[in-house]
Amino acid sequence: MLPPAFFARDVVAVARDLIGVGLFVDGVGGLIVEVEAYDPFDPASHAFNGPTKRNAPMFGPPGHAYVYRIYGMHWCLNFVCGEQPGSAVLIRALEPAVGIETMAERRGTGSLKLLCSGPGKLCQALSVTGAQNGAALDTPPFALTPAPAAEDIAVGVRIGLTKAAETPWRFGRVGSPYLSKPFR
DNA sequence: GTATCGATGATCT
DNA sequence: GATCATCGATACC
Repeated sequence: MLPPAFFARDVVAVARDLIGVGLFVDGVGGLIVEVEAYDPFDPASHAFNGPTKRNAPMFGPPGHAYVYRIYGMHWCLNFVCGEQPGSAVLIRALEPAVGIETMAERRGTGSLKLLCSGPGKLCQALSVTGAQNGAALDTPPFALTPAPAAEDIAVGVRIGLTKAAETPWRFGRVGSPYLSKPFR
């Protein structure tokens, strides 16, 4: 398990270090291959305009989940990070490892590449919903395991943003077939 | 491989 | 009333 101190560091450093980390919910999940960082001074962040009802977990202690609904139909999972309140890392893609049958059933596809290759997809595959909002990441149903080896990290601009679209805070495993989108 | 579009509803101004 | 940290289908290259 990753200790709370892992998350209580600069959010961009944590984002980089999350590549290769194992993420499991009730034993189902895989290795993180793509993330994005958001800090409170970032116009694209939900925390930019200060605390609201929705973003409350971002201003709580690091090492907890921030789960929100986007476009009225998908869930997105973030890890609350940083030394200062209001920072988080969006988990964008996993390499499926454990519970592939379960994930395939929840996603309605047999294609490995379509199970967790996007923030909304991996939440559906791991059954992450608002029920996990604010939950600690070092207690069930969550389980996080350290990256087995040093990773070759790709860097790029974040996806789907209209604000701060040029900030290069998207990180991923070089060459992974399980990314939401290739790095350029 | 990339581009565009519609679905769909909570959140915030 | 506008805005989305998305997905899947379709079209095209």
